[in-house]
Amino acid sequence: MIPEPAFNLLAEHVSRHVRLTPTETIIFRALLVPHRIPRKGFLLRPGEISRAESFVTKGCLRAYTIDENGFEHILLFASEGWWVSDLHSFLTQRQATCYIEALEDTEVLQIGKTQLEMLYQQVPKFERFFRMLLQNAYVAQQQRIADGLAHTAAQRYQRFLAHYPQLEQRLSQKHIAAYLGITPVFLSILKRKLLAR
Amino acid sequence: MIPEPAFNLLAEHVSRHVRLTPTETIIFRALLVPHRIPRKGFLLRPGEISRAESFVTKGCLRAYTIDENGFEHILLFASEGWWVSDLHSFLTQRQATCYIEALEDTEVLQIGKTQLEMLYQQVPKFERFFRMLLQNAYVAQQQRIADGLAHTAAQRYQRFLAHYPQLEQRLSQKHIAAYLGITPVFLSILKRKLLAR
DNA sequence: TTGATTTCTTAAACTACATTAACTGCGCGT
DNA sequence: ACGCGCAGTTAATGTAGTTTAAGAAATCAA
Repeated sequence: MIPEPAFNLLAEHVSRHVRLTPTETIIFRALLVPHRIPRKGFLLRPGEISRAESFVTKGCLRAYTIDENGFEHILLFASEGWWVSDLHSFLTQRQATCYIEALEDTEVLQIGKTQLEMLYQQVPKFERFFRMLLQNAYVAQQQRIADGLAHTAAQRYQRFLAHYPQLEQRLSQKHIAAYLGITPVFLSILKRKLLAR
Repeated sequence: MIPEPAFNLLAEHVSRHVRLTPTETIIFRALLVPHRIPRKGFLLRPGEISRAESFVTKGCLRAYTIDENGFEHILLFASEGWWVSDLHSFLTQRQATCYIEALEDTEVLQIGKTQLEMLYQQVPKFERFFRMLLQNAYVAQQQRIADGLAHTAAQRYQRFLAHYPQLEQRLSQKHIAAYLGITPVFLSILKRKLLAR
C-alpha cells in the first residue's frame, strides 16, 4: 500500500506541471509501487537493468560511477521530491553503468518501464509532464557543465552550498568532494581557507 | 519557402522517434521558418530571448558563455541534424545567458515557442518526440559530466576525437579547447605529446 | 564501554594545467 | 604585393589540485 503523505508529495510535484483529473490521479497511483532502501543499500548496481523511475519520498540517494582507477564520481544526489534512475539504462533496458545508493534509510515510489509506457498511452499528459521534468534536468545539468568549466573548486564549493544549503547538512564531505570533482583532502583545505577569511 | 532537402533531413530525423501521418507532416512543416546565419553571425546573444528551437540543416554552430574573466566556454556544437537553442531562455522566455554563433555559413529550420505549443496541441506525438530528444540529450550531457570528472584533459581530447571524428575537421583547436575546458596552449602541448608516441 | 572502521585534518612533495610572452605561419582585405 | 590580425607553437615560470602518509575525531558494532 502507498502511504498517503508519500503520494501527496508526488501528487503535489506532478500538479506543478500538469493538472490531473481525479480519474487520472487514480490511474497514476495504481501504477506506482513503494519501495524502501536501507542506508547503504543499493537501488541499482552496474550490470543490472534500471527497470523503474524512482521518486524519493523520504531519505537521500546518490548516483555515482567508479572509474578505471577506482575513484567514485557522483552524478547527482536525490532527496525528497527528486526522481532518480540510470536514465540510459532505463531507456534502452541495457546494463546500467552506475550505482544508486541510499545515504540514509530511504523510501521511494517507483514506476516501471512498461507501466510508464501504459501511463503515456492512457494519460498522454504525462508525456508533457516528463518532458518538462527533463527540460529542467537538462538545463540544470548544462549549468553544472558551465559551472565546472568556468569556476575553481573553491567557487564551485561555495556555489554548491548556496544552491543546496539543506543538502550540505546531510552529506559527508567525501561525497561533496566526489560531486565537485576534487579530493576530500583538497576540500578540507578549501574549507579552512574559506573560514580563515 | 523551405528547401526540400532541408525538410527531408528534419523529417527523417523526426521519423526516427515518431511516425507522422501525411497530414501531421504538413501541419509540422507549416510551422517551420527557414533561416540563414553567415559565418561569425549570431543566432542568439546574452540578453536576447531565445524565441525558437533551431534544427541545423547546413553548417555548424557553437553555443558558449563568457565568464566573469572573459573566457569562453563552449556548451555544445551543433552541426547538421542537431537542434540548438538556449533552452533555459526558450522555456522561461527570459534573457539568454549564452551566445549561439555560426562557425560556417549555416542554415536552420526554426520553430517558435508559440508555434511549438500549438504543435503540441495539434499533434501530441510531438510531446513524445521532444521528450525522447531531451532524454538523449540528458544522457549525453550526463556522460560529459562523468567524463569530465573521471578523465584528464589528454584522455578527454582523445575521447572527443573518437566521439566526433567528423566534427574535429571543422573546428579550430581554440574551440575544441574551450569545449574541453583547457587553454589552446595546453591543447597544443597535448597534441604534440600524443603524436610523439 | 570498547575496539574497529571510517571520516576529517594537516603537511610535504608532486603533477596537471594555466599564464605569459615571443615567435611562426596563414588567410584576408586592400 | 603588402601588411595586418588571428590561430597555432614553444618554452619558462606559476598555481590549483593530487598524492601519500600520519594523527585526530567521529561513527558504528557488539
